[in-house]
Amino acid sequence: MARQKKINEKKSDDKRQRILVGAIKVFSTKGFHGSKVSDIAREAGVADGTIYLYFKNKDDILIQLFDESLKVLLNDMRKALSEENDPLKKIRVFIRMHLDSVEKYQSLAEVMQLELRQSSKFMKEHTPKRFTEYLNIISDIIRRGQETEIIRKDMHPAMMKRAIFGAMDEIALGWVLSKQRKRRTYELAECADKLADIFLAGLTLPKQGS
Amino acid sequence: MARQKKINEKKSDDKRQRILVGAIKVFSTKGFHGSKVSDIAREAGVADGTIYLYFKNKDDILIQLFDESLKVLLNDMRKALSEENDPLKKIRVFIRMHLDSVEKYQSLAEVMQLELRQSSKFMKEHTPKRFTEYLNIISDIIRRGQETEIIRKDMHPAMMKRAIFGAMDEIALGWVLSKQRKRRTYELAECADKLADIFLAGLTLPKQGS
Amino acid sequence: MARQKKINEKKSDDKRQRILVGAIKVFSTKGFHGSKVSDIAREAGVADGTIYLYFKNKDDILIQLFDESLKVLLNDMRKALSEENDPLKKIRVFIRMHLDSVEKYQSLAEVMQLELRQSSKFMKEHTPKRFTEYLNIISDIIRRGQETEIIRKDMHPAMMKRAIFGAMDEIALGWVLSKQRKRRTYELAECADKLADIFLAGLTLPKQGS
Amino acid sequence: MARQKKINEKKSDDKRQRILVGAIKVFSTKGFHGSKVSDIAREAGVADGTIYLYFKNKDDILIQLFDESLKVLLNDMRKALSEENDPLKKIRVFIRMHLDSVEKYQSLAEVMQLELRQSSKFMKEHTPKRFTEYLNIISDIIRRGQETEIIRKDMHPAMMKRAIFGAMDEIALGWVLSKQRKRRTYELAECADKLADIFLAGLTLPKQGS
DNA sequence: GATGAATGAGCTTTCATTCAT
DNA sequence: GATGAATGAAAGCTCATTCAT
Repeated sequence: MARQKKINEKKSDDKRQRILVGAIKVFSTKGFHGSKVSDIAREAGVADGTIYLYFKNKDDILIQLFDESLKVLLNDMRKALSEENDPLKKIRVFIRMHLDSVEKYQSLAEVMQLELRQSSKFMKEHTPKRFTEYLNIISDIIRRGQETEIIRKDMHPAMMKRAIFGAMDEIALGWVLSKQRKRRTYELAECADKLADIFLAGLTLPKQGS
Repeated sequence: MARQKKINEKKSDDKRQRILVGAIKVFSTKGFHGSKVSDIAREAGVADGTIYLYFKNKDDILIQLFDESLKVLLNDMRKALSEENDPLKKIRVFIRMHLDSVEKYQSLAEVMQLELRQSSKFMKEHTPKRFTEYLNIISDIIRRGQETEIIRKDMHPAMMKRAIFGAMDEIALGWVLSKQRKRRTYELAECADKLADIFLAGLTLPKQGS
Repeated sequence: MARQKKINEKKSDDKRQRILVGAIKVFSTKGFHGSKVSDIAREAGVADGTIYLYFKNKDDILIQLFDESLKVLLNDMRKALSEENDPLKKIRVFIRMHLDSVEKYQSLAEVMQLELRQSSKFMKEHTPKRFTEYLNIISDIIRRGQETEIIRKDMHPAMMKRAIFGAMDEIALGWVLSKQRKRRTYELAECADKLADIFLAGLTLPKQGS
Repeated sequence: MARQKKINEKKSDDKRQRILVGAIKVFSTKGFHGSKVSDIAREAGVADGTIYLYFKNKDDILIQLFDESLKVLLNDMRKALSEENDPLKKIRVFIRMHLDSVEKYQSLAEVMQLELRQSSKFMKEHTPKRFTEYLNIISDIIRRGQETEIIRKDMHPAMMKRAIFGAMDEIALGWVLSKQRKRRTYELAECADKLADIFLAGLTLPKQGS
């Protein structure tokens, strides 16, 4: 019976997966509001109703898509960070890895950048736990750095996590849009290092020129 | 002068204004997609149809709201910046002023942060000229600073404008959300200075420890 | 004062006329339902509201247009018919004149053929008196012809007026449509005579071959 | 056989049929423009949205209703005509059958007579193939008759098909309207024969008295 | 579990008509 | 009489979601 169940799980998981993959394609092509549930169903090769066996509603597809992606990213990120001890180096790794992922999963990134916020309930009611976790990796690093006197203590970690994420995110948005407009002015890999330079300089040195 | 102004103020402009003000209130309460055109009409004290004398459609209300607000902000910003010569100081002024505005026009900021991107056509087809202008203020300052050897030359202005704006924007978003959840961890005024510290340190000093 | 009034009447009649002429143009271009009252107003060079000083509503424009045209046609028709005594010749004159008018006032005829029936109240509630009058010219001729033993007595005049009018009307419709499609298979002038041949043969001879 | 039929009858076809029947009733009562889609849905016992599974839009209901009816009429007509060889007799059969159908399907005829042309796209863009076919039956008969020297060769078949159809159609209209006004002056069955007399006399004899 | 036909609430937008000026 | 800004009722259509099979 256990075996039976496992087989079924696999089957269903396959459907769930196909729906998510279909959703990425459809959302990135038509946008969230422009996509019909039946579009996703067709793309995934399932019936409309089937989607509701795996997802609560249309919003939920986007949310789970986001969550799922973050799960992978969180894993990768934690593994990569565990190989580094220096808080400053960790920050550099974080930034580099985040922007690498954007480049690697372009369609997905487009959806995240452009469509995610269109899910009405997303930002307000449902800031997903995992997103908070993801941001908190940054604040944790900073807090650790402050404890070991490596990072300026007057920088509020909750503020810094947003500053760093916001900078990356907006750069990623610019990159995604510039791709759609076929005019690209900067490459993400290069940005990652420069951006890390900026923040590391700012976080370590209490001196400023103005 | 008051009289002069009154003459210039067409009756129609009054209605248009009332609709925009009503829209801010309604959007910030119910969200863009949750707001019906008739809600805005009621709030503004006009008939549904009247809205379509001044706006092409519901999206257009949001877009014009954004545009209008940016017009004011751009003006104020330019005036403030013209009193400063040092590129570094200009950046500090920019950041401070931006976050001050968020604090000053909370409802409007909420709409900008949470609802603007939900207008399907906004980010993709209609990145408004004025928004580009606004961002370009930053890149112009940086370019000037690079010419006068005050700012690191290896920092791409197009990237930096997004990094700075993104950091501010995400901090503002966190602030807006924390207000809605009634848990506030940082104040914007303080953030502005810290954030400026970070970027100025990063933009001036090519040295970094890792 | 009488003179004063006459001048005013002229002025107003001019406006009324301009509205009617504008309506012909607009209706024949966009169709009745596709035409906005404001389109007609613009075409006529008057304000929207002005139209309601001369017409009860949009339907009324079409109805009066129809009525007005019929008034002219009725006049012309009666004059032409009065010069003829023979009922059979009168019928020939009637058919010829009707189709001539269609050719002469093409835009108007298009409106009559294609748009008139779209006025919801037209066919049902408001078969205009003058239209009845117009049709009755035919039945009167027939009745007269029957009294003078020239026309078969077993042909119901009420039926014949519709048969003759329907034949003419459908031929006109075909002609109007063929013009719009730029493929014309027959000319109206020729039709008129052939059609008269048909009906005169049928009305005079009780014999038939099958 | 009954069972066979039941199997062939898809559930969907049943719904489609109910909508069409409901539409006849609603259109003939309230007129095309006076009917709301939801009226038809209620009459058919389906949801509003269901209608859009079977019809493109409101216009399409009318068009398909027309087309469907013509399909039946065309079939019956062709069968009836195939039993007749003489072109003149065929014409008589055609007229009789057409007017019989009007009498038999009164509600449907009312819709055809009064509402069909109100579908904005009907007459202009979408003269249905089948209607052309229907009219062409007449012109074909005439052409055949001309080839066998039974019918006058100077009568343009394209004109005659419209003349005959127009006469029938207008007589039918008068009959439908007279029913609504409860004053009936002629019966269709009688008209059919008289009308055939007229046209046959006119088509066979080139002699006329005026 | 899977299906997809059916549902029906919901909303933007149009435009004939009015009426204060 | 003339204007045209303002009105607001009215309805077609979409599409996320359900549920009988």
